[in-house]
Formats: sequence, structure tokens, C-alpha cells
Amino acid sequence: MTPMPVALVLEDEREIRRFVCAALEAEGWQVHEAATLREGLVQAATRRPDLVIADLGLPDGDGVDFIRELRTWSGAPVIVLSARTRENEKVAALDAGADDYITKPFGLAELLARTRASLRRLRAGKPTEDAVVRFGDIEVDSPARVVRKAGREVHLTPIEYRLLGVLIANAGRVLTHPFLLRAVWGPGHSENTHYLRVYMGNLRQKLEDDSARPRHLLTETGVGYRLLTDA
Amino acid sequence: MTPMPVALVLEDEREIRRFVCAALEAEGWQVHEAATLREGLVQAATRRPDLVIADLGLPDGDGVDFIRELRTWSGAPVIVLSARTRENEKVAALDAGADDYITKPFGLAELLARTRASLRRLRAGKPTEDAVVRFGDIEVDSPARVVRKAGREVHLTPIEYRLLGVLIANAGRVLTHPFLLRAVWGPGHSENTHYLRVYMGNLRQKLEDDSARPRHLLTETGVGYRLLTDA
DNA sequence: AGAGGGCATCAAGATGCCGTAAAGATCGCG
DNA sequence: CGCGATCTTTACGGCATCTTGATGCCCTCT
Repeated sequence: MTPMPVALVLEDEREIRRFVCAALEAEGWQVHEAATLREGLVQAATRRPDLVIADLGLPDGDGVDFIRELRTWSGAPVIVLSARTRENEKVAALDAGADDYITKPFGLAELLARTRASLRRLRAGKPTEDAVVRFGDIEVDSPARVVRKAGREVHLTPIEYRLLGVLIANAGRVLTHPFLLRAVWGPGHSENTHYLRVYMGNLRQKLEDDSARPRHLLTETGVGYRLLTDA
Repeated sequence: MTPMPVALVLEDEREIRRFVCAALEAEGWQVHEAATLREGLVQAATRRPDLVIADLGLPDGDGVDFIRELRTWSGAPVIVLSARTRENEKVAALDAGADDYITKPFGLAELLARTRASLRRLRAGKPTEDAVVRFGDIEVDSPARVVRKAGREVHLTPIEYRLLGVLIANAGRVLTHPFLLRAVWGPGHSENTHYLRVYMGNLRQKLEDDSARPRHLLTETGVGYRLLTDA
């Protein structure tokens, strides 16, 4: 992967596909293309991409199925391209294992920024486990179960801490409401979205400088939340 | 430790136990004995041995569990005695934190050689783990098994002392209820959270200035307890 | 401009955990 | 066999946390 990262672009509209491919190639990616779900799976299996960019609306099937299938054997990051109109499809895709999403129409800068983020996350691997995680002036000491902000210790309740832990374990990814609810409250509570609003509010209150304008604990309207560790 | 090193022999078969103890005493060790896992943990906590020799097959549990529990608060070298020749048993014991492994039947010479090696390593390696721990006006003298507050000696019962020992060994980090219960009462008592409330209460009564507003023995509601040594 | 959905914040119950005291049960020891 | 120390268990008041509902803002669509 190190010499030349490999990307797979799965998109049926020829024009968009060319645009995305050109942008990635200019950034130093080796790009492969596919226009159908079926071809996408074949390409993914043969090319072993380090990154997949996939449209959801494909002629021969749902992009969500593609992701679910891919996830059975590959951990490569998947960025979803989606039209704004289908909000719940976005959620389904993220729940199926997508890492990020971009709403059409999108700009070049945004696309490249997200690919870089995905790649960075992949390279970092997972030395994130039980070490000390830092972002901004925040410090999460997992072995000690202690959180500090600007050196001063911050007390978190059990649920607050668990929620933060899930966000950290998936830093940079967009996590859907149902995913977070299942992860923190367990199966069966996958709908009380209001819990999340309250507890994300608490976390912001305790960790962000300006809880009204968060820099790390971000809201993805209609979809979920995301922790940004580099900002 | 220099005057007379302390050893703990954990072995259920009376004959072997006597044999090992006699050998160690002849070598200048002060020896304590235990025949069960539970008693072993109690002895280890109260005697603070410099060396532990443990059988794997105990009437009330697996010796591997003993090692794992011991390792949560003590770094003393552990030599395992075992009739089990299987490779994975050995690996399990060493993974749990054992330092050496002797297969039964074994000769006196071999046993003594290994104990000497342990002792040598102990003397050389660590300039004695901080024998005396201080926080606030409290002073815990581990080798002497004595606790003082503001110079005056405080009497602790065995359980109180063991609980304090585990907290000190993991100072600064939050210890969950099950963890503390296993470490102090042994495996199988991991649910009686109320024990902890009672004994933390006792410790606070004896050690804190204002037991209602503790400065060192802190509670993490819904999670566990932790000892703050700098405050 | 108005309606509606999603979000943030606040604040009041409801819940379950925690601390304290004190009464049994157990053990070691003389 | 009895006594004291320690451990275990029970009971209960108080409090941290969780849950739930109400309110207002912002954005989007009609």
C-alpha cells in the first residue's frame, strides 16, 4: 500500500465517475473503476483497494448491499456518495459499515479531504486501544479511566464515558444514531435519539471550549455524530 | 528484605509442601504456607512475600487464576510447580504472569537453583519497590505491614489492609467493583458490591480527615473506586 | 410566510447506587 | 467452652445519575 495506494470508484454516472477518478489520480492514487454492483465486487476482490468510493444508486442493486458484502472480508474504508434526498439510505449505508459520506453535489476539496482522512485512519491502524488519546487540550487515559481537559480532571458519568469511548474507538467516522444507541445502551434502545442529544450535550458542556460551537464533537444532521480528533 | 527474604509456598499436597518449605528454610528463607487458592491470596497480601512458589492444581480453583489475581497488585516472582506437561498449560501460566516453571517430579537442586535465580534477579533488578508509600498525612509501610496517620499508628483488619494494598498498587486509576472484589475476596465474590461500600467506609473512617468528604479514597459512582495520592 | 422536522438546552421526577450504623455469624484463641 | 475481633448481612436515608418532558432555535420545504 505504501508505494501507491489503490482506490476503487463505484459510480454509474459516467461524468461523475470521471471527475472523481481524475481527482484521485492527481492526488497520487492508482484508481480502478466500476459502474455496477456486480463489477464493483469483482474489482474489489481482484484489486484489493485501500479505499472505496461508492454511489448508492446502482443499476443492478443497492449500494448498501455492496458495502455489506465487502465488509465480510475487507476492512477498507468506504466513502459513500449520496444524493441529499435519500436520508435514510445514508444511515443504512453507514450502519452497514461505511466510514463516511458525501452529499452530492460536492466539491473537489471536500472529497480529497475525506479521502485523506480515511487513509490516515487506515495507516494509523489500531494502536488507539488502551493508550492515552489526545485531541485539542483533551486527554483520555483509558487504563486509568480518567479524562482531563487542559490538565484539569473532568468527571464523567458512566454513560458519558462510554459514549466518549465509542466515539474515540471510531474517531473520524460518522456514527449513526442507531449505532451509538446500540453501542452505549445495548440492543433494544436503538430509537431514543433524544438520549444522544442530552448526553452529547453533556459531553460538549464538559469538554468543548464553546459547547455551542463544538470543534470535536460534531453533529451530522439527520445521520448521527462524529468525533474529530485533528482540529 | 535484606535480612531475611520471605517466601510463600502454595501447594495442597501436604508432603510436597513440607519438602519445599524445608528446602527453602535451609536456604535462609522465611517461609509461609497455604494449601488453597483463597488462603494463598490472603497470605500473599499479608506477608508480602519476595517469592511465591505455587502449584497449579488447587482444591478451590486454578493456580493460573491465583497468579492473575496476584499480578494485579504484586510484582513478586512466581515459580510454578506442575504435573502438567502440556505446552499450553505452561503458556497459560507464564502468560498470567509466572516467572518460571518446574515440572513434577523435580529435584531439590533444580528447585533451589531457580529460587536463587529469582532472588538474585530481585536484588539486582528493582531497588525494592517503594516500600513506604505516602499520601496526605498517611504512611503505609508495606514490609512492616503498618499504617500510620499523622504519625500515629492505625490498626487495619486483614481485609482492610488488602483492599488498601490493591488501591495503592493501582494508585490514580479507577478500579471497578468486580476487579476489587476479585482482588480482595478472590474469584467468585465478584458481585457483592456492598462489601466494598462497607470496607471503603471503614478505611475512610480510619484514614480520611473527613470521611464524608474524602480526599484520597474516592468513589466513582456506578463504576468503582480509586485512590488519589496527590491531593 | 407558515409548517414541520431535527437539534440543543433546561429542568423536574424516577431510579438505583452509595454511605452509615448496627445487628447476627464466624473464627481464632485462651 | 466462652470471649473478642473480624467478617457478613440487613435496613434505611440521601444523593448522583438517568430518564423524560417542555421549550425554543434553525433549517428546509411548501
